[in-house]
Amino acid sequence: MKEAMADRSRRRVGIGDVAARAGVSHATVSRVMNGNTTVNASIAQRVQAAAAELKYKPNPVGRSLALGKTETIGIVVPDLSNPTFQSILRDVSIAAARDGYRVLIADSSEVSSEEAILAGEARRRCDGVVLCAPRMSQDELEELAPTLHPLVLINRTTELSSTPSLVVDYGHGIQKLGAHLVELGHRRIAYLTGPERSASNVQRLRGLEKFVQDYPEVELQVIPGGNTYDAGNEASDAVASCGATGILVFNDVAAMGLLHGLSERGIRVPEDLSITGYDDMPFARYTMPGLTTAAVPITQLGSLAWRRMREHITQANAQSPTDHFEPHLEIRGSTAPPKA
Amino acid sequence: MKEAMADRSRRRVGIGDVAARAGVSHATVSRVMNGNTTVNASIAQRVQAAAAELKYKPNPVGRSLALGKTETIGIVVPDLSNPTFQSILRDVSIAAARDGYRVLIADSSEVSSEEAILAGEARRRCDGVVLCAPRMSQDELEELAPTLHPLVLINRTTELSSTPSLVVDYGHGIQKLGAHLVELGHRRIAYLTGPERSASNVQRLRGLEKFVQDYPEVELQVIPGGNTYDAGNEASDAVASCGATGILVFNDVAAMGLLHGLSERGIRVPEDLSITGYDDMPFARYTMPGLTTAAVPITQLGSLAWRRMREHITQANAQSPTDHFEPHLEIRGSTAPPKA
DNA sequence: CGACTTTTGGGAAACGTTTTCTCTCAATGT
DNA sequence: ACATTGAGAGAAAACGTTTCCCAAAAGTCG
Repeated sequence: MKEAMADRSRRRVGIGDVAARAGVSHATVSRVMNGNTTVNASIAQRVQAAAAELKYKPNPVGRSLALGKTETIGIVVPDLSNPTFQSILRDVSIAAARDGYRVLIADSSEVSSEEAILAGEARRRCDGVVLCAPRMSQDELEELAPTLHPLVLINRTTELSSTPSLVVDYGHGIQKLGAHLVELGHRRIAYLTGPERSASNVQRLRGLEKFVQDYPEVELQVIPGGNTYDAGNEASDAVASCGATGILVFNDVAAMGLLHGLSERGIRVPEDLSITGYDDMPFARYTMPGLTTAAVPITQLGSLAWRRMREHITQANAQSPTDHFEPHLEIRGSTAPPKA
Repeated sequence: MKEAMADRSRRRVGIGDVAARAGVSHATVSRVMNGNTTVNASIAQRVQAAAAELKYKPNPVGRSLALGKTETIGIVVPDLSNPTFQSILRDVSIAAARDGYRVLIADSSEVSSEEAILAGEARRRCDGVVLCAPRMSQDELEELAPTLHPLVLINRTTELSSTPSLVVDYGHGIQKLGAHLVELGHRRIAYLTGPERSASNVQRLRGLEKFVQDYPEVELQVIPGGNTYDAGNEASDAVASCGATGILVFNDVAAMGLLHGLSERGIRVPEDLSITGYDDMPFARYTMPGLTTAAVPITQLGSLAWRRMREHITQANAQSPTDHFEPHLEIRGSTAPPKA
């Protein structure tokens, strides 16, 4: 009760205020706030009471400074309007929240040169960073990775054995979709690409190379596309005139745009043309017709990403093999045997 | 160069390291790092060089402690899987990033009792909080608001004149949609609701009360729905059998689910039934048929939210009138005159 | 050339915690 | 009765910055 009145003007109540109120030292207050048992029960109670009366809550930044950790992780994504990254963000966020961690977001707006900067900044404020499908080159990534250490990569890998990676096997998934079309009888197939800098796009292209080796009878062409509704829609003419009977689209979003464009042009799906998407986004079953797609188990991915992050935060030298996620076919109404 | 070698073992380089390297004091280093001009050019250069060689970057948490600000804002949303909140999050995030601020996210998972806690936590770590469509009661909100001070509310308002609010006039928007149906000749209309706790749902209901007053000839019924694809889809039977010729759906997401369900039941849109959505989400023009909807200017909303936040962060006693956003009709293929 | 400003940069306090030391005091054992 | 231990609480250092306050050096003016 020494000088508690003096700093009534002070903005926020600090540990000192409750110490004064309870007639103990800063140290003791800190101890009871952290559940340290080496403090006399009656004093502890007095401190609790004082804290409650003053509505004292420890200042996290003071705490972070002393503890050297922020209980926050950063996540950097190329584009927050992309449903895939939205899902990942969400799943990582709720997994982290379950363990009392928060997430700080950074959107690089698909400009790869921003990624390193954002990631570095995020790392300095957070206990770790998850780098989501970075667009930067492999060299840049290799250089950046060690500086970020508690780092988990999604859809990219690195030489560094200390950074866990979670990769979806996009190549394999698109092979499955292609095989599905072949089984239905399609021989002329086109791939409508995603963004050029996207690693998952090149994985699909790789998978398709393998695909044409396995099925030499198919004739595959590649049409430039994108990963947005508009991009899919705008590709309608190119798709309509390409002569293929089955179209593998980069993802469900572009596929939905394409579906609409085709319908406007009087092309029926799946009667005239079979379409596949990718990712099995929530809306994929509700397009018309429902999209045949490759489902990637995205909620597992988010929570596993957090699990790996936590391992590396708690034990500095944890090692993780890279985790693989296998997409599985989800067959719906947008694919059928070709016309004739 | 005194004892620079001594702490090679130290983890991260601090201001002291570069001070030692440049042969100046902490204070001077701090000054040059912050672009303070009161330091001799040659010394400044020496410090810059030392900082560069050591790759020194100021520790943000030390900085935050000294400065009393984190250059971070928190945003709490009821559900990150909801496209509306995803958009807001994204737009706020990029607006804030332009001014060098970051955003910390918190997802309350639609449980209203979590909101106050999450918001309080976020506020302690951040310079301000944006509370997005909180589900809590008005009383709780009034009580919470003053404790969060740099606070901006989205889709809710408060008595407190110091907290800016951004509200979309959902009531007015749905009246416009209803009027559109009436003009087309519809008399029996149904509203497929959103989540009960959603303030924007009750605003729509209020708007509809007004709507039936303005158009006494219409017969309006209310059907319980939701804000997800699945909820819309599951309402298909109820909608099909309700006898209405025009359906106002809570939002585009549910409307898309409904569209699919109706199609499966052989009900044609808009020939047999007119459907409207709400929000003009990116995919709304690509459903089949394209959704007539009420567009809310969501990117303006996000950036204005940030602008208001910035005002209140920089000037403690800023006042803002609440900002209103007027949805406008976006007429597409899902509405047409009723059959007979 | 001396007194009086103005730069300029260092020392130390401040931000709000946690934690290591250290000290006191009581209890226990011999 | 005395030394030894142990528990419990306070003082102070630490975390990494910024900034206030001074002192010294340098410049200005009469």
